[in-house]
Amino acid sequence: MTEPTARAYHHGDLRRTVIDTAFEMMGETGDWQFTLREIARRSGVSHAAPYKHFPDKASLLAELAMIGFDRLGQALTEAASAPAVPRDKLLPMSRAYVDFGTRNPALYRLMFGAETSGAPDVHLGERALATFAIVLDLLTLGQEVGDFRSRAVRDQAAACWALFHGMTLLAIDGLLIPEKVGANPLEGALQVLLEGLSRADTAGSD
Amino acid sequence: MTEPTARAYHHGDLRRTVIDTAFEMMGETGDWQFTLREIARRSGVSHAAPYKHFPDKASLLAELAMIGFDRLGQALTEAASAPAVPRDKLLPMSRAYVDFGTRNPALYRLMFGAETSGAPDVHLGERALATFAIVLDLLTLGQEVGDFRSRAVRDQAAACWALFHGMTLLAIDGLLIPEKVGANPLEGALQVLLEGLSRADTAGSD
DNA sequence: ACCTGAACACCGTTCAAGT
DNA sequence: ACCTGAACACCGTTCAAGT
Repeated sequence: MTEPTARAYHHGDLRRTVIDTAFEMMGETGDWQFTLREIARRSGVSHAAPYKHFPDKASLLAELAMIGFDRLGQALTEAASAPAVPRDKLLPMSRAYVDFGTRNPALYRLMFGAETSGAPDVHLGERALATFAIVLDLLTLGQEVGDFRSRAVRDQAAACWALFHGMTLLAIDGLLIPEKVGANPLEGALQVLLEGLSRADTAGSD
Repeated sequence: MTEPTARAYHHGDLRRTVIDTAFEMMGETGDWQFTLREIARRSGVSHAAPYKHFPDKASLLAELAMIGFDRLGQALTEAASAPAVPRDKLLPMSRAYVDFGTRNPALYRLMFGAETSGAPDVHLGERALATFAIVLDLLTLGQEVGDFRSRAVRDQAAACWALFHGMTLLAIDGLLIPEKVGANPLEGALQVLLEGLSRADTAGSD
């Protein structure tokens, strides 16, 4: 009864419980239509209790999105850490990006959804841009080393990010149907992008 | 009192009125959080009336999304109709795509949102893929004429669509901040893509 | 055929009290 | 400091009636 960590559930760590439950329900339904009341129910507290930790549902969603950006950034830097040269980092990073999205469709959508994009939270925008920064850094390094064509890095980064983002969402939406789009649109599109980034003399053979 | 077209409002064309009002409210709020009851209110009918024309809110949303895909397809073919050669068509088409999205942010998000993607309506998927088909046709033609590099057209089309989609959504979300991403990420990213599509000998100078 | 009014179950959110 | 119970306003959706 005197242990501080014990029975941290129905008492104490409600905030974390709410967040965990929210993730759980997003995984179940594929969206963030979950209700705060249901979260309270599952957490074994009254429906008013969560309001002691989050002013409203929107701010809970914002919190989830921020966690999402952190996780995405982590996945990207991890994927890019192994290969030695920038050119070899790009593909794994791309795959890690799309993977993250398709594995967490609801979370990924939420991260870029209207509900959070207009949020007063400046953090959100900052964290989203941190993703961009990771790609930017890789490309900058790649140009220095001579892996990539010389041109405005920010343009290249914008192209990469947009392509990742687009592929991920199309994949989540199930619009990349093999019969129409090819067996592996992911790899195909990345190849096209790589050809746009690579220096002419290092471009893949026809 | 006997005119058939007169006072087509509170009677008669409720279905169209509901759709129009929905578009109107999407434009106002930037999302599709509008309520059916409010639509009924604005249309001057009881809150139960819209249910005679749409089984539920989801099916109204699906209808809106389908209209959106039609309009997008129209905008794309229009933009590509003027230039003579495929290579000159791609850029205008790209701009038309992003333009459509940034001008109708709520609609564009809805078209690819979870609410409509999982819809039982097969039309939706079909119409979305029609967008892909337009890009595909352009690239096919471009390869035949020799404007674009020879490689799986579907991969190129996937890359294009993903890039358009991604740029559009990033733009809508306000994530393309000039200081971070460059003055004109749109054009920059498209340039990078074009370099990936163009044949080596026609590629722009460094 | 198309619309109305009342009714149901359920939310998000608030607030005065409880421990 | 943290949680509960009742209460408010508002939804989506249904249905028996109205015209």
